[in-house]
Amino acid sequence: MDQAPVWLRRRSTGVGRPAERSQEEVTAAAIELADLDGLVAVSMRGVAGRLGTGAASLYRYVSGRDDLLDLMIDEVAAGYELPPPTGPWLPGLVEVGRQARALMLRHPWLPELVLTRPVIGPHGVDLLEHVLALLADHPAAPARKLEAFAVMNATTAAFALNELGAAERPAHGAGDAVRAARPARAAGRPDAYLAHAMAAGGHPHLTAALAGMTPTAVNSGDRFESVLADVLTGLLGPA
Amino acid sequence: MDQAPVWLRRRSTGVGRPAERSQEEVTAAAIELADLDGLVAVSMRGVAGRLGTGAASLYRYVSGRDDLLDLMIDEVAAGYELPPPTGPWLPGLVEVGRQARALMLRHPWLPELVLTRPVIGPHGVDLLEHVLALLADHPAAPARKLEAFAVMNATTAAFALNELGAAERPAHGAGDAVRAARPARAAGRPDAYLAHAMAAGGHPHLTAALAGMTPTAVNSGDRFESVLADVLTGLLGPA
DNA sequence: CCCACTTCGGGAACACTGTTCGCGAACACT
DNA sequence: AGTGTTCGCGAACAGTGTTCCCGAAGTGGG
Repeated sequence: MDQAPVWLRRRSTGVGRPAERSQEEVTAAAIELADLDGLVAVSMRGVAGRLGTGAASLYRYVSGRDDLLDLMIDEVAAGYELPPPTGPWLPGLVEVGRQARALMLRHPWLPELVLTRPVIGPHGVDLLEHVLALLADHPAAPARKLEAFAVMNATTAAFALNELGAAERPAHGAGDAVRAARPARAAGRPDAYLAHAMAAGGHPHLTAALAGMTPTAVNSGDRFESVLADVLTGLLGPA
Repeated sequence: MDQAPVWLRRRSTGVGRPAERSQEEVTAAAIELADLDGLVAVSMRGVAGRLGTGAASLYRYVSGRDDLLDLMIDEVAAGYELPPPTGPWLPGLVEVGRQARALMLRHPWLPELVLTRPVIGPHGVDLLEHVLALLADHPAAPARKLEAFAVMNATTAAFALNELGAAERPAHGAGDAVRAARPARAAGRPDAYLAHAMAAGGHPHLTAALAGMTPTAVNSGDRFESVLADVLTGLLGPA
């Protein structure tokens, strides 16, 4: 018998010794820690230390580290500012994606978490409801809409992850906070081998493609919105 | 100063005591272990035990657990059977996606890994080369093609992850191997809270959508190929 | 007022984890 | 036989998530 989801577990009755902290406080502390030093810093002892308590006490509010991570996801999802779902669906969905990307850049640990654990808490449900409201007049079958929601989330998270990874490469400067937040990986990872493969030859199209890349620092926010719009149009037809 | 990528590190010279194992053997053992009991089972001691050696010996072949995970990804990517890139690009790309999904269902730990670490080893480079070859005559800018490659990977992995998660839910039967391979998460996760949110009301579009879902067990392979084709068409224009 | 009863806090312990050190063994070459 | 270099790996270290269990801190009943 496994546990009920985190979000509908017993909340404190009036009886017994009153709790000195709350699940929200624990979640908030975990998020601060993750923003500061990355997901690896979110250890039970670490979070407890930041709250000035013992590690074992956390298990009064959270049934384990996994639960805490789920709570972190949904807590950040509270940051969406969802306007009333009016107007055509495409701009509405792109706006959702824009906000999602912003949240992920603000919390560099989020993409990895969202991609890995397909959980929906209260705020996630609100978000899904909003997306479905935007698509209310769309003729596609409900299953197609859910697929679109899933693909949209995956695309956004993957895009943000790449952006964050790219920010690690410059030697110093703006990427420092991000580098601190994702300390596990060495710098310059993804293409480290790419360069060697090109030099070794045998991959003509690859060399051609990389040579033809304009190193102009395009606004990656614009790129993202363009990609997302294209993907959604492909899935749900032209607006 | 961080390390050079795993794939171009010093291989054994003829001098000194000969190695009793190889990087390939270590990688293979790790993959077997992951196929059997999930990623959590891939611990240094675990892998070493399966090879009948001590844990510390592995560090002669691999510079750490992270390297090992990277090697696992690329080793599985050796399983692609890439036909000569002829014909229109859309079917070619969908075929690549088809194979990717098959590999991920055969190795349930792969999606999570691919989504989380954007690494490209030798076989990953070959795959990218193949995709670019398929798109050689396509007029899009190289950067757009790389974006399409990335989105394609993310979509495929996310789709496979959802499929694997869904396979956990039935009480018994075919999902057992998968359940063993991803033991960390409780069963029936993603929608566990969804049901409650619906019952509580306040999410009309959600309830409507879930009610309108046909529970027909559609061939999810077909669904995947359809989604992928739509996404790619959206990104790269109609074939 | 005191005594159940229930809940919370958290030190200590357990079973692990990844990783490093250092030493002895095993080979090739001179 | 000696030297240089590599490999194998037991032991140790610092850290992890989680459970036990006991004392503290409250509330409600007699």
